[in-house]
Amino acid sequence: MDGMSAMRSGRAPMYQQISEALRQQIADGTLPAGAQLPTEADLTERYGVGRGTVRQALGDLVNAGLVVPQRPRGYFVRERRPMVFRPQAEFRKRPFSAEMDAFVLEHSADGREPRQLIEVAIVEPAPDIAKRLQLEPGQLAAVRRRIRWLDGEPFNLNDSYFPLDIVRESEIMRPEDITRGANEVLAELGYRQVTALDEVYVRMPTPDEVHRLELGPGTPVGYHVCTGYTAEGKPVRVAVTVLPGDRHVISYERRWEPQDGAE
Amino acid sequence: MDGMSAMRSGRAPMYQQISEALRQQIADGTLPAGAQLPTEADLTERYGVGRGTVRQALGDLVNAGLVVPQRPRGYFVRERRPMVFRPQAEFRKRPFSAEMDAFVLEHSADGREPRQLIEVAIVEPAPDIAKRLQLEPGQLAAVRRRIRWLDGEPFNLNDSYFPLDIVRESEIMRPEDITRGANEVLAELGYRQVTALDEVYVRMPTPDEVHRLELGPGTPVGYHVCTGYTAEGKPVRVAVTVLPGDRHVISYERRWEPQDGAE
DNA sequence: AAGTGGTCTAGACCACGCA
DNA sequence: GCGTGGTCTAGACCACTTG
Repeated sequence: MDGMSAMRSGRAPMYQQISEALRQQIADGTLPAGAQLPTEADLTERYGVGRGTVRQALGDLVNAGLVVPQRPRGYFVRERRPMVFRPQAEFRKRPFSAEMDAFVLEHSADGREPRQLIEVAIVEPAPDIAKRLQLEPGQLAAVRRRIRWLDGEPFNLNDSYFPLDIVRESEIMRPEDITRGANEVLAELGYRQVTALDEVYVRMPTPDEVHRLELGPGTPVGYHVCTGYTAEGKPVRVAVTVLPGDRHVISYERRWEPQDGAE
Repeated sequence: MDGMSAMRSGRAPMYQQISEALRQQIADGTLPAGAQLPTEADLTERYGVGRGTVRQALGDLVNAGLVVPQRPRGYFVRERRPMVFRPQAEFRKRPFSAEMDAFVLEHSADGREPRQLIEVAIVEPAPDIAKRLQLEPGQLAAVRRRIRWLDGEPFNLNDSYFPLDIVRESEIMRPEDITRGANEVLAELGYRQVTALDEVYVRMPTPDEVHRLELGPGTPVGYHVCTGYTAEGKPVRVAVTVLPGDRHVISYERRWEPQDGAE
């Protein structure tokens, strides 16, 4: 018996034809967000293929983040409602334009219930962190690890690292919320940050992140690293935030600076 | 015959145990970037499981972006060397701190050969673009579509939209490189941008993006939308950039503004 | 109890690049 | 021609949730 009877029509593999057809229906609204897809059995019969082939097709959509399997109910079209993540919020309270205001408002946490868990530790930071803090190998850092929830769902991870020698015995070492902000505490300690370098990486999550953030399959994350510097150029804080792609928009605004000479 | 003989040891499915073991070896450097993994046949024998199970394990790693299958050579640990994508570059030539300079330099295109292909069209923009440009339904926009390569590899997609009525018959409509920048042309037309709103979304690519950017499986993209406004608050440009996660770091810098009152 | 997706097996043929 | 991964089949048992 041939293994590939149903595939010989076009040239694309059968499973791709199936996933493409479903993709189409999701794109054009035939299958709106939250709708249930046909079951594996349905598709197996409809296309006259083996179950493995159908599962491969559905797997494609799952890995593309379009569809979520909810055992044992079936496959459903994914819904997403990203929140605004605004790195600048910490140093500029209000957006400087009406458009920005409207944008933030549209994606706001209106009435959703925030919660967070803070944990403080002294660690030898990972090499990439140590490098940004300009620590020698073996030098220690304090880290405030936070998990933030919204309506009981994990929302993002935020780890802030500080050189241990400047925050030791300060308020930063206590695992409680600092209402006036950790940055203000740093400033009181004599290390006011005046500039920051932001980096955003886009990648798939680690299994640990999948677990802690309860990520569905096919959900990439933004990995945001912010390094804060004093006026003297000393790095005093590295904040690492892991942002699930299906729950965030990273957003910031810019203002053109006076042109100095030719562009 | 049982279907699951080999799985009954722990509680995690066999394929996860296999992928976890490989993940470990990648993480600790036993399998460095570029190294070849054991073949499917190797793993099938080593773990005493069916080929399907092994393929599921490897599929995990592929979808996590850690491994790339190179038929018919085998599976290899992925290499990545992200380039800096600096949205601010267009309006601030040089980073304002030495740290930033160093960072950009470290991820620079040193000696790699850039190339781009420009295409201009008049379109009815997608709803999200139309909304940002504040266009009425049916109003048209000009779009400059660019694909950029580096050393013959596609690097990113960049589509810039302009309200048609303000750029018609300007230089922007010609599919050639504009050395002094499209922003400068806009300014000459009387629409100088003074602020911009940046949004970054993180998601899996569409099949079209996979094709145009030659993305490997398990490669998420950053979707960067920049809306530029004139002093009067009129949006005059929307630039959409699709950035493969394995080839980019998005980066920008900030400067703390004078504190106004409490916070 | 029924029906869903999750895991696993065994075996088959194909397309492709390299020796 | 050989070995690689890519596709596909047919059949099995499991875990889970819902009626």
